[in-house]
Amino acid sequence: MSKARERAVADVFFALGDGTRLSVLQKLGSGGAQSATALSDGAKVTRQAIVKHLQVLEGAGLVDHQKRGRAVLYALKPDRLDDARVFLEEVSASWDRAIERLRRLVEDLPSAPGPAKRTF
Amino acid sequence: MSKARERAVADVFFALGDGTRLSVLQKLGSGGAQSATALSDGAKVTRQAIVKHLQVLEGAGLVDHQKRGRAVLYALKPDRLDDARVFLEEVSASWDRAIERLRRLVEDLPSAPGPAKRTF
DNA sequence: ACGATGTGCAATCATATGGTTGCACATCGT
DNA sequence: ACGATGTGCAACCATATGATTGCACATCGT
Repeated sequence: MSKARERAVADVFFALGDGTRLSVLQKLGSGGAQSATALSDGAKVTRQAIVKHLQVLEGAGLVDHQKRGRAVLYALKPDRLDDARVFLEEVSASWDRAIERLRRLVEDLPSAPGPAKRTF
Repeated sequence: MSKARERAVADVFFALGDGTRLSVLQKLGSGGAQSATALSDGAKVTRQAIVKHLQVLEGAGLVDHQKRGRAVLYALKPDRLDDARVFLEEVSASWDRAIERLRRLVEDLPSAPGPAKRTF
């Protein structure tokens, strides 16, 4: 995997790794495009905090914005999320293979020659 | 989704949102269970830094450890990763639906009654 | 024109994060 | 027993992160 892509994926995961940002994303998913003020309505934090989170999300490519008069509407942008999803699926499959390899390594040597060095 | 589960998922994403931790996970996936010292071998950071990252990963449930003599071996633990993968798949599907709803909303009203308020 | 509403920007703050170093402790091989 | 190797712990540091507040600026409705 290219370094750039790895960085992009890490950015997406970083953006997802915060409870406030997760709930912002859920609001955007269920309520459609909304302004920072609207998003901060039920939230426990300030509008400014929400704005900062939206900037993080936008930096990760999960969201984009558009001016609409005096309001700024933020909307979901699924591309990068798909990237992250695919990444997780690949890693998951890779882990399954790794763990299967290990399982076989252990089971195929039930009475191996001596107390040999375990290749953990 | 329960608050606790949401928190757990956020923890997993947080753990994945760091380049060093991602490469640690990749080493564990391709090289099998390894000690912190082994993992810090080609790395740009200290063993102690790797240890801290391993603790984060273990806190998120992505890894577990096991003492083996004087060594401590860390290994992948796929359960929580699967949770995160499923979460992403659900969110992704949810976004697709939301965006499809929006698309229809726009296209089904090509010459709607007057310059009605756009429900962005 | 004017007040209400929505943003943007900057300063500030507490805490978390990522990283290092130094040293004590445990365990292995010989 | 003894040196080599692998861990664990604690202190410490610079920077990032999450959040707040105050105020200026833009835009809407009437």
